[in-house]
Amino acid sequence: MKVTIKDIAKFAGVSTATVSKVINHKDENISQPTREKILNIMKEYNYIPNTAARSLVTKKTKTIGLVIPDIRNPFFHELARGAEDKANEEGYNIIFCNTDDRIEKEEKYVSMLIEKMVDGIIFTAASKRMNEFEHLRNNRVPIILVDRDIDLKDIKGKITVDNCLGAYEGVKHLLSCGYKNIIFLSGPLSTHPSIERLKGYKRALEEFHIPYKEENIFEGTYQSGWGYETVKMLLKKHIDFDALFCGNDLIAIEAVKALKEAGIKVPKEVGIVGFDDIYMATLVDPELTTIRQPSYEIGYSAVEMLINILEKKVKTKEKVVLNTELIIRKSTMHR
Amino acid sequence: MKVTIKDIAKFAGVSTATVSKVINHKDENISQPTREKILNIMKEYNYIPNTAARSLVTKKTKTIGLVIPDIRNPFFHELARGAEDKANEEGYNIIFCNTDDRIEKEEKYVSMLIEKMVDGIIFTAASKRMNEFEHLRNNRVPIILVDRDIDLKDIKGKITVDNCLGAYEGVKHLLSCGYKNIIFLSGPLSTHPSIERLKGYKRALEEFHIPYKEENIFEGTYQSGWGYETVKMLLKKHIDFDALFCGNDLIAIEAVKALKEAGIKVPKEVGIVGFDDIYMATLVDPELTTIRQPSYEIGYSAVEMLINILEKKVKTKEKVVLNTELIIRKSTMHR
DNA sequence: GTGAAAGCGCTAACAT
DNA sequence: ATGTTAGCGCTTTCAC
Repeated sequence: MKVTIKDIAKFAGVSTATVSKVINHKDENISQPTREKILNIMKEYNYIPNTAARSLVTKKTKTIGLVIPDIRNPFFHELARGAEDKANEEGYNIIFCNTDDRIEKEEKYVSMLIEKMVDGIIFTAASKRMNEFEHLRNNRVPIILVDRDIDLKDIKGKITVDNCLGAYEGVKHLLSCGYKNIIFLSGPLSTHPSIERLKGYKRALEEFHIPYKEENIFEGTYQSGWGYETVKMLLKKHIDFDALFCGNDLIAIEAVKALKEAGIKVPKEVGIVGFDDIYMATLVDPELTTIRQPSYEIGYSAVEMLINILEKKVKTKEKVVLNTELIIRKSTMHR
Repeated sequence: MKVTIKDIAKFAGVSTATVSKVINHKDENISQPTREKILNIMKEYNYIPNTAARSLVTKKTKTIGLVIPDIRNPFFHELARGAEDKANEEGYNIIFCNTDDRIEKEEKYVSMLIEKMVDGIIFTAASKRMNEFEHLRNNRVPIILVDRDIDLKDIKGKITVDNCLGAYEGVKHLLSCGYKNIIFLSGPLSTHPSIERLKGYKRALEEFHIPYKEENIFEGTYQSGWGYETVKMLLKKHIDFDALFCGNDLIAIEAVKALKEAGIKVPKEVGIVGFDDIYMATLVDPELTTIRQPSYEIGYSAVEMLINILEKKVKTKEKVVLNTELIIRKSTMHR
């Protein structure tokens, strides 16, 4: 039999109210002997309070929903770990959900999370269509947007990165190195960060007075395999380029592989810049020049922001933009 | 104001019992008009049932705890994704927890999960010391062990892989290729899979009549950096070897890097076998020969097994051992 | 310093 | 075919 607060109260010879007070550390007015007796009995009977019952009255669950495209994506598992670490520090748990950027899954998950009465949601939204989100209507669950900056009502905060600036710096670096014909192997352009990165790409070209060519943009996916196949195709079609600006490090790593297989030297013949700075960027040959994103910090800060809102400790800014950083390694060189 | 079942009942002019029945599809005895009226009103008012209240009476939460060392480890995020996919299929959610293989964190998390009344826990336990797990005493939450096969009472199931056999095949492959002096760059030997892999390593040596040497075993961690540093050290100390059997692919990839930097050719001078077959194994140069583990399936099957137990649909085996597979690529060669 | 009691939103016998 | 009612285990106000 599960032991409840009633049992503890009975064994301790006090009321459940008193036990409840010591459980929740609202025990300023409880005498030391009583407190101790209760604590001992709780330990003795291995008492574990029932959160569902508590939540029913407090309207708080101490759990947070994390809705991301795919935990297997290095960017997102770093983010997830950052979020979980902060949540754990504050006594919260995290329910994670993989949407694969599909709206139906997003809707289903958000609505499940609201049913479960999560205290808040950290959300990477697939696209702008989110505005039609029915479930958010009568709902008071605060949502923090991460990674993608989308206009969605009822959003309580946003944590992003300046993707445009990051991309701009990456492409500018390529240009300064002397690469001239830069292909952008982009992630899905339905997605906010990719759009911003494209802007940054254009801005850098402009600054260097290099005409922008639509045919240098290839829209792909963050699924494994796309980068490799695309570069193979480029080569086969004899499309001309001397540099690749990649939507993420995975694409970049795959690009390097395809190039190497074709006997093309990186960075001598083709320069490559990735995005994210995942751990692997450092382990491939040549080590990847990339735009670092503070993925762990994004998750960590998002939970921090959420908890600040929930516990009203501090007034928080509703929008935080973290910095990207150009990390120059061996896949680019001055020439 | 949040709308409750009472409100719906009132607006529909029926009792809460009736509403409850249609919510839970126990509505065989509800007339079609009533059912429809209720459904419409629920939609109209955007009614979302409160799971805490429901859980309090049903003792079920439709949520599962997932306790793993670190979501950033490729093996575990594949596993996590498999678990989440299956959970989602069945209408469950997953709370994930990172223990970093630390017992205190394991205990804290398990106890949080029990408080939250999760229906079950998928657990990668750090070590045998788990036997002293206090919190499991008065507890009826079913636990499925994954990855590590530990004797822990109250375990309802186990999903593992034959690490001994996997390692045996890997080392045997090395031996058959003609490599003779194989160093084992092991993960933490406090951990079940590492111990088993060591056994497999020994068994293969034995079969080839090669004496086992303790000094060929290096115990490390799965933290990034260890493999690289260790190989650097091996080289510096002029320790002799012509093959490396690695505790996981990360170690193997780092080893390749260290070797390359020293101008040592893989697989010509040194053969390398990894473990796990993470996606990156295929992207490094040379592509990694490795022992594949079905990490996604482990997670998926674990949730499947758990739900079978919870919903008593099928009698399940209490222990499942999935297969490893030797994947021969380019980091080993016959010579 | 401690307790009585109401109620959180829902489900599930049991009635009707 | 539908309603009545008694909890589930806890917190919280108010009274003592």
